[in-house]
Amino acid sequence: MAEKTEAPRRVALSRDRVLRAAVALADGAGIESLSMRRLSDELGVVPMALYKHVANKEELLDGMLDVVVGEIDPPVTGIDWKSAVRQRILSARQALLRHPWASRVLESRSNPTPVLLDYMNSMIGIFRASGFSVSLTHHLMHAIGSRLLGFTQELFDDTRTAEAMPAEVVREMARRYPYVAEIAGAASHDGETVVGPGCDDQFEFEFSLDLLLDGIERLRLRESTSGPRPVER
Amino acid sequence: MAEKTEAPRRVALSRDRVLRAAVALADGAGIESLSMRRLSDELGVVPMALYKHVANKEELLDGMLDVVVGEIDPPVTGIDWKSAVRQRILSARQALLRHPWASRVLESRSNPTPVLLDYMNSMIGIFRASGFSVSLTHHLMHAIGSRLLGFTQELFDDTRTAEAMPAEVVREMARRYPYVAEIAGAASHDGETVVGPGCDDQFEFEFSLDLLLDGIERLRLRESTSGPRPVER
DNA sequence: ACCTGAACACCGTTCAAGT
DNA sequence: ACCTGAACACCGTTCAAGT
Repeated sequence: MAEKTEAPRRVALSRDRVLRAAVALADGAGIESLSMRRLSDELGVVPMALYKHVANKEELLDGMLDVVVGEIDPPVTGIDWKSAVRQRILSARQALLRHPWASRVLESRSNPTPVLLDYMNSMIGIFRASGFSVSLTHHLMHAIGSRLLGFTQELFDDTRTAEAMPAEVVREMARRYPYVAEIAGAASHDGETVVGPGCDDQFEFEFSLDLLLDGIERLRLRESTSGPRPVER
Repeated sequence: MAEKTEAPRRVALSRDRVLRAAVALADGAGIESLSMRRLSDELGVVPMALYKHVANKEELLDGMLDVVVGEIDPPVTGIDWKSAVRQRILSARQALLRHPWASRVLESRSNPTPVLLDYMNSMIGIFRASGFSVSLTHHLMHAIGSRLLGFTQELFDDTRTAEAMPAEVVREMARRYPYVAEIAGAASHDGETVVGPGCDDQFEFEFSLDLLLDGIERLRLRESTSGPRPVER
């Protein structure tokens, strides 16, 4: 008898294929569209089939993040710590930009996967190998925070805020929140309201990153020219 | 006839009462337990009754955040910008610590509420009133990022990671991720693995905040002693 | 032993029927 | 005009029945 022609002959499922399909689905349709049921549809299998390759949805999300972290370039060796850290973080940022859902999912995780631990470990290693003390390195890791993985938590998206708003609303906004409007690039003069272009995210990211790295460099110089700070713990 | 005694005589619902109950529920049972249905149960009303006070769940979450932001102290006036910013951010941190779900919910919001815009506006105002240029202030706001509201996105929680783990697992972790273990306070010597205390979050927060504020101060001094930087946009 | 359809215990929200 | 029970269109996951 003829087989069903709808799904002509499916390649056997595998954890890898499940994860790839999940990443593709989240990239294309958005993370809110990623459900076990929808994903199984996409793969032409019954929902329960997924549970042979991932224990539950949490593990699926962990696996998806591992795919993204896997796209980050390995650290360049033989250069100064600042360049090495900077380059790697900017590479991480590229990976995160390719998968806009990843930063939000990352934030929702409770325990790091081995892949993420490897990434953190090699990042910390750059500092330690350059002579940073354990405790200073610890503090730095907290200070760099989510930037380590190439993203910053923006409190709100100021790039496209004003675009879709009627001029009247923009004017009212500028009146109630003059400083916000100024920063957002909405210059108000002669009663006329002009909405400037959204800001350059890449520039802002590098500005902030360099502000931190410069501060860190200063701390390292201080640490290496004097004893440990009294504040050490 | 006797009334039902289960819910003796409910106070009329109001937006305020709905929001307070939602905050209390999220505080007590966790944000994952907050559903429209569960919340209506808690208030002794039918789920649909909530929809007269909030348009949908998104608006409920926005309202809950407004409650939290409302707990942040107003800015202290008459002191230098650095102290003013520092104090306000530390006050925001206290509010966020009282409502552990708030930072995560905040990150999921797409558009800021008027209450949040007011907060941002007054924060920006501190910088502008102290002579920071519009563009430098813009960059700073990006650099301070989520710290403005008193939290940092921790990539993973290193305070309680090692506590619940069997000694064997800790030892294996220390072998595979030596730098991470070092930072996490797990010192390995003589084959013995000792797990140190979790780090002091308040110290780490202030360390990072001061690293940024010191960097910002240096930028301001540079800005005020020379013309605008070539990199301005 | 393996696979999976149906079911369970939930969601947020719509809507028509009831008062 | 107001209110709300039932329904809709979903979830993630369990489990027992089928092969």
